[in-house]
Amino acid sequence: MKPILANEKTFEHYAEAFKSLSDPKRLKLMNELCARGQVCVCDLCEIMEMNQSKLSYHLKILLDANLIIQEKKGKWNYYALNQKQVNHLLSSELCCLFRPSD
Amino acid sequence: MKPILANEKTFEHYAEAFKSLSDPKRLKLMNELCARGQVCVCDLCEIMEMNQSKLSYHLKILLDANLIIQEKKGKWNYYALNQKQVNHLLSSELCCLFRPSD
DNA sequence: AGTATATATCAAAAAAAATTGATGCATAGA
DNA sequence: TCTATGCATCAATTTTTTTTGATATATACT
Repeated sequence: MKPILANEKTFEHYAEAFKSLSDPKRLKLMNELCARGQVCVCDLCEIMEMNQSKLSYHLKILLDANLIIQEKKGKWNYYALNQKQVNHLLSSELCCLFRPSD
Repeated sequence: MKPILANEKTFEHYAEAFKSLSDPKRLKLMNELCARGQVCVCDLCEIMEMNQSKLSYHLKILLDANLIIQEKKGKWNYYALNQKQVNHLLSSELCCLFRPSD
């Protein structure tokens, strides 16, 4: 396991990560993905009551932060939570928000 | 210990918390406070190479998020890391960035 | 081939956050 | 009481993020 060095690069890296967590819609999105597993964009639109463009914007932010995982199946694009990254960043207390069966 | 409910209020609350962590200057600030203990604003200005107005702005954000603690002594205002809140939010892996002697 | 659906992306507009310089208020010392 | 220092806060500006509506691309079905 690589140790985490307290340098500028590290601070920038994690600031980015936390930025992606800094919106209630995205936290809810993660929570829904967690509860439901793999979900396609069009279903997420309904679940989140959000138009597709906006949703894709937020999905991209989470994807870039490696907080969710994308899998394309035919016409559909499925997303799921990346539990590993969630665990890497968040306390176990908080992880319960993004952990199956809460 | 109060359980964390996955509702709108919770998402807003933690989104706020993560927003305050979403800037590399603030992460560095927390890291410095962690390494040095209680530090007054004027010393922090030099440590962070930041003007006082800007520094106070960022300190306020961390203070509002309960990530740091303020103590006034005479003319000076001292700040220190709130380890408890850091632990509440961040994984133990990450907490090492904000934990004495890293 | 033609059409419909799913989704990403783009450009413009709106909203929010950060920076800057100025000002004001305590406190402490002369 | 006068002055200097430490700090918070305000208003104006700049920068960044988010939202919106439109367009483009890929897949699948007819």
